[in-house]
Amino acid sequence: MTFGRQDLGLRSATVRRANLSTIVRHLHDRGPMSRSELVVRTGLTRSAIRGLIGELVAAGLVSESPAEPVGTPGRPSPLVSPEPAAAVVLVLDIEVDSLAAALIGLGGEVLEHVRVPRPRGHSSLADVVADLADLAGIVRLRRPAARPEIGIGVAVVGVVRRSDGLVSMAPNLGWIDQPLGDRLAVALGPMVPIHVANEADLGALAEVRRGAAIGADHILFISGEVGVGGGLIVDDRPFTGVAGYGGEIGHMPVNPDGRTCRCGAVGCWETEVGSMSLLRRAGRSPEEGRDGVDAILAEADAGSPRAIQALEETGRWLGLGLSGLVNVLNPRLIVFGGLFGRIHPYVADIVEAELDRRTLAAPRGLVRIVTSKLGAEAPLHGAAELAFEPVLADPALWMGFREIDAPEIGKMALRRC
Amino acid sequence: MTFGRQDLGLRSATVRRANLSTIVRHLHDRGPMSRSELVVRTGLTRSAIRGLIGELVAAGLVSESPAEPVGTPGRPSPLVSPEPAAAVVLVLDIEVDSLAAALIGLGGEVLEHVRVPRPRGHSSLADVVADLADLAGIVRLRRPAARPEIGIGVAVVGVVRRSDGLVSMAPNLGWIDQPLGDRLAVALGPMVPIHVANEADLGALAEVRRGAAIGADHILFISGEVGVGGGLIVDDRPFTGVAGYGGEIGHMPVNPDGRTCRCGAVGCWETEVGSMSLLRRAGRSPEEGRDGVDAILAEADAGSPRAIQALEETGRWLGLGLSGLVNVLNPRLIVFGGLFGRIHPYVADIVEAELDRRTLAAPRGLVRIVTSKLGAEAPLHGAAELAFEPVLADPALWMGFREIDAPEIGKMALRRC
DNA sequence: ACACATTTGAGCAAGAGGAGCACAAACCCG
DNA sequence: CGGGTTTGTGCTCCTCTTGCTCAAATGTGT
Repeated sequence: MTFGRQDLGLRSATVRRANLSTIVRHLHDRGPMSRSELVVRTGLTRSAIRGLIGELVAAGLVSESPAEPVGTPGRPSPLVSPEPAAAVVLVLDIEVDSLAAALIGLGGEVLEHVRVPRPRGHSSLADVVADLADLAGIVRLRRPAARPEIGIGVAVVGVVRRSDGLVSMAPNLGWIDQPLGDRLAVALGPMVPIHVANEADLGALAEVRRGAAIGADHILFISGEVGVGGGLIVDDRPFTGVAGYGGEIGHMPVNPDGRTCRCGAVGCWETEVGSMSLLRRAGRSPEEGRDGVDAILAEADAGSPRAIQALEETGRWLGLGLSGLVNVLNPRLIVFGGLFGRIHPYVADIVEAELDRRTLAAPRGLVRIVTSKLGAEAPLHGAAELAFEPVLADPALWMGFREIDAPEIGKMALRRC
Repeated sequence: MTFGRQDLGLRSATVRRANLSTIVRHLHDRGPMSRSELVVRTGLTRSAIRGLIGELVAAGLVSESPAEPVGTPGRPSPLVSPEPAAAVVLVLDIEVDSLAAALIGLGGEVLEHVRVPRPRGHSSLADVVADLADLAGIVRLRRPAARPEIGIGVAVVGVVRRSDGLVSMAPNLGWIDQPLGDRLAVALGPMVPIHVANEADLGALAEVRRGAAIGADHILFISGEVGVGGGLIVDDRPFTGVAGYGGEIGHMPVNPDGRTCRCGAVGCWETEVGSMSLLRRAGRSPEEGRDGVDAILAEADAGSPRAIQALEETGRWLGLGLSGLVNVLNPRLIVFGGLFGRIHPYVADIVEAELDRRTLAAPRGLVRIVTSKLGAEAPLHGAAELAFEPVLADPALWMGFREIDAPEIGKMALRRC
């Protein structure tokens, strides 16, 4: 069942726009493919494809290479490739213990990339923005842009309002209601649209487009270090909630008798499955962070009962919380990122067993768990996808035809952000 | 941000189809409106609207009344109304303690309706199907159809696979893996498409289209009696999970030390907020059902401390579970249906207080709770919306033009059900 | 009562974009 | 080297929306 709501009427021009979008999106998502492959995938006729590709080539968004013989009978079809330099986005990533910046081209190619460690603990908004501006300066210097960037994407470990990039809460940074989006816009040049989003939401997007969940229509990405975040993709659409605040799975109440969470509530899931609880269970200081977790995994490899037990206990809580999410969301795939990606091999059996015990048979039978493929760089790729979205949704806007017409514009203004 | 994924190309005919759909949907959702109002709402030109309306009138799907003077200057615009008899759906509802059937016309008008009590407890699939067939016979007899029904919608208290109407689990009926959809198709005549869905999912749809949540873009409908179900609507699209199994919020684990649930797991939310726990807390037999709950409410009105305490305790667990859902889903509106609708006035303060304590500030600030408007008939209306969806999505198919073209058909087959 | 402004429907020509067909080009195979 | 196959090219046709002009129906002001 479709339920393709649309209040506004379509016009003829919309068709061309949508078809351009379809082609660019295919190339961006799945890489270079032959013209005839595009015909098959889009269902458009050869004539239509030809016209559209021609326009895209003229605008420089894609390029055609002269056709390579493939061994099958018939005239070979030229290869159409996205042109990375034609549309470049700047992406930034604010993680618990690192900051990163990158330039990513159309098609997802990482043109430049730099990541620096960040001291754990609180830092002011101004400091972080300054550091990010420096990183952005570095990657921009390394690769002077032929064309101006078409957008900026930012991933941050925190609860973010999509509309303006206000960080409502980021315990790892010590932030409450910090206007990250606005400050970054000033620091980086306010010329291009800037999109700020939660790191787990973007991780989910990245895994679906270029990672462990390619082609999956309905995935739950869970990612954690100290805190726990989740990202949901349904029908290839990020599920962000009404303001972008969705996906805070770390703050599901799972244990009324549990510990007090950083958010103030008691018994949140992240108090049982975050890195601190694992470290505590293994008899370590909760402040040891990532290195401490690695040490636990090494101990478990060596057969330490305490480490193994700590991992098992964490696995049980992991499975318990996941069972609730599976019952509520009925996803096809769960992708373990961050901390969970690292401990996955150690806790997989326990998690699956717990899911078997607690999840309804119907959704249980459909869901699989896999480890993140993009790892620590997932949010960066997701941020790129976010920043690319306007080009993918309407390539015509970036091809020189900036004509304006009424209903479509209204639609865009309504739905964008 | 749109993220309007579409793999397939559009063709010119799609535009007309989409525009017809837009118009019919507006009329179905919001009732009769003037032609000029349609111009404004759809953004289409007068010429386009004229042509489309003309076609719809010719096909009998809508009708035009001669224009009523409204007191403003200018030529008055004729009123366009959906024609209820032009498209009729049969809807069925299997509830804990009742069965219902109805005929509903385009625009949502209830043409016929009958509801009969159902003895609590288990009944065989065959019995229920036979009873429903009888009810369907009654409403069909009362109103001999001018045109054949365009679809059948079925709401059921249970976990349902959307694709074929298999009821994976329905504790109230004692069903496991019962092929409700197939059997109903046989019993009712297999000529029209039959759509089976969970009662809470359909309640959500109904409240959004015609109830307490009209116009809300992102709502969570929670409904319960013995069990607890949830329905989610995002951007006017029902969120059903990958197979329709989503929304089973009653089986989120909230209390590791709690009771064993009917699903076999321990500490599911419905063991704390279902009617049984309320009855138990009030010192009654958990089997008393709806009448027992009404008695508790009467006692609370009369000032009984035990009844009030029982309601408060239930309210606390209600708020606790909701806080998790709000953190994960970030909805704009929560609609209380069924049991929760009835106890809402008694538990509202406690629930809100609990939400304040446990929900992240950002999503908390955006969410409101309201009581269901459609009450017990919500699932029936939702089932109608489900059954109407094909007509709304592509009125042309129901207007005599049954021409087939390749990519669109592929798309429909893919996405439908 | 009458002229005028305003809003809207009607009808028609124009423009845009995809579909479909015929033909040519490029490849494999024997 | 010729036949079969696949695909690009170029053209016309068809569909659908748009834009414009004119007419119709109403309220307003003198």
